[in-house]
Amino acid sequence: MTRITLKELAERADTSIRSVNRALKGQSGLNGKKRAVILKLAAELGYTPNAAARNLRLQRSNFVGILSGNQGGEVFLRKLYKLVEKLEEHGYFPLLSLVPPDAEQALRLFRNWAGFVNYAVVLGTLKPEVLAVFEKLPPHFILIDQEVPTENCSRLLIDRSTGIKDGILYLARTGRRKLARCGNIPSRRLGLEKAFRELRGIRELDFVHFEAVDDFSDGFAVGGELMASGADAVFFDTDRRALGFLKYAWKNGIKIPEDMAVIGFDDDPTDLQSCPSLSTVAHPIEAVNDKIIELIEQHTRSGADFIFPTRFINRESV
Amino acid sequence: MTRITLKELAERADTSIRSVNRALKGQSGLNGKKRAVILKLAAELGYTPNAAARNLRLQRSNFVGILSGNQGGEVFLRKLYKLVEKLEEHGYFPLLSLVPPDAEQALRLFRNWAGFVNYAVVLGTLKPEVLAVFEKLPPHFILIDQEVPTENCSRLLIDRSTGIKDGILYLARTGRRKLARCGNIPSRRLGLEKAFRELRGIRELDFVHFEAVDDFSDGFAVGGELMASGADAVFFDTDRRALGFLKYAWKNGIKIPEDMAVIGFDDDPTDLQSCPSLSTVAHPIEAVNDKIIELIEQHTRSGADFIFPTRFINRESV
DNA sequence: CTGAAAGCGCTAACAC
DNA sequence: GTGTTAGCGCTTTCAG
Repeated sequence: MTRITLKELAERADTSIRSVNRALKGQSGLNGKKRAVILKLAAELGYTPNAAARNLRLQRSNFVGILSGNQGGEVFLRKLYKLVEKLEEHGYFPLLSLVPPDAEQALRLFRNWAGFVNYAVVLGTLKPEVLAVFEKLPPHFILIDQEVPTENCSRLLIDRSTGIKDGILYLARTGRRKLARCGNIPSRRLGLEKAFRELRGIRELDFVHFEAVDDFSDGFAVGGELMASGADAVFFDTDRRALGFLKYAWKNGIKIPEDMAVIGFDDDPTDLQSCPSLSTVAHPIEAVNDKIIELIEQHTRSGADFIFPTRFINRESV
Repeated sequence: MTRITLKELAERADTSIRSVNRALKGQSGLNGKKRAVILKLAAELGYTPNAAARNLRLQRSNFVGILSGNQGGEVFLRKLYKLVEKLEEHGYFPLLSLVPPDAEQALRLFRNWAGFVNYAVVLGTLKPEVLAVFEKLPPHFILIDQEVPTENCSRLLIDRSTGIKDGILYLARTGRRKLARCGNIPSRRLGLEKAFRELRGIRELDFVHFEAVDDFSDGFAVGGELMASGADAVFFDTDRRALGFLKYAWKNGIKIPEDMAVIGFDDDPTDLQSCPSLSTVAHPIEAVNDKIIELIEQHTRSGADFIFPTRFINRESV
């Protein structure tokens, strides 16, 4: 991996490092002819500046860490992908890692990233132990959708209730009487409770709750109970779970949405493939990513929180 | 982002940089007591070595570039995820980027990665123009599943025919007479042709071909034609396409697999969710990832090709 | 055992 | 308009 350096370029152009540097950076104070020669030479030799040297010198970099969780499967990966796209658009280069499982791994990771990474975006859920490590580490951490309050880290929070509220409102308007919820994800419970509070006195529905742990198969398994509960609408904590129920309905001749209105959560791309296609609540991915860029470009380490609303997407299942 | 350096550690421990370095690296030739003092101090102050300086000095790094394509959606992202996991297990840190759309972007990317990245794994399809750039760039490129032959880059190729052959064999054994294929992905055509060649004289099926471009909706749209074609089995170039047809079948009362046996390609996780669950051909992701690690650790830039077989996974749709 | 010092490639302040 | 040079933090050779 031998590579052309500034020094070599200077020698070949029979000039100084500084002049080469000027030419390459397009800085003023250089004879136009000399500039042209240098630029031509650099292009011919395929000069690429050494990023390690540059970062060392400047004490900063345009590398941004991304810590991606492994829960949520496809949805997670979709968010990741969008984020990478956005970062690259703005000239940042993502270093990717899985969310460290413990404090030791977290330290190990940032030892390896030290000197490269001034900003790290965390897409997964952190253990408190790991969060405590992050709060003390040099990079500015941008935590997406992290429940636990932090010091010294920015949090971008997603308000589940807005989209859920719109969904419930739609259910009530279209004559549904009893809503079931299936799942045990705290953020969904909170969102649902908040939505119910805001709808109190305006539109009211009966409510029943079912536990669920595994995603797809629990959605399938809960089918019998759910149909027996008298509910005519159901909110699943995840789209995968809802899709599981859709499969149950398909196997058992239950008509969706006639017999049961179904709303999921995540806006999983496979929602469009299901039979019928799944109505859901979508994350504000774009808005969150825009904010991430804003925080990075702002160059200050704030510990502030920012909240983004979700929205209801109505397809065929309600 | 002020950070403890070796020098500072040396001053505080009232010794030299070299001794601190020895202590931290666990090298011999250092008084045990002094070693203990240094180690304690380093832990207290949270010393993290500067990776930029280290890379500059050593002229190498444990950063590995990943260029991820954006075609194939979820399947792509799944592969990416597995690869990251594997790299981290082996102490490498991935720099993630989308596959550059043109030569200019490719150069821009590697200008930014220069000095960090000695190995780059390419998960997407490259334009010849971009490939030509890569062949001349310093890093060792490991191309996954790249049709075009290259010089100076390693290629890990996936043999589509093995899994497809097993699938067709199964279809023939279970009494199917006429196979349709739906799609226009060259790699699948090649795989199918090879499978047919190998089965010649042993098991033979009639064959009919349908074009398809878009994934899910084309699978749905082709339903009518497909049913009218007299085929009793169908191979879709992608699982998404097959899932589209499954939706068509569901809407039109077609029984799967009784009326039509369906095989997809990709082993998409959502295959398990479909009604019925989709039989498919799976990529050898594990084997490919193991090879990537092997190539990286080998430290030689070879231009060799390696071939990995796919396998047939039989679920409910055949 | 311990330490001084060169030098990786780059940037930019500071001469001339 | 042009060139010299210090120094970012680290590794490692070489001399004490």
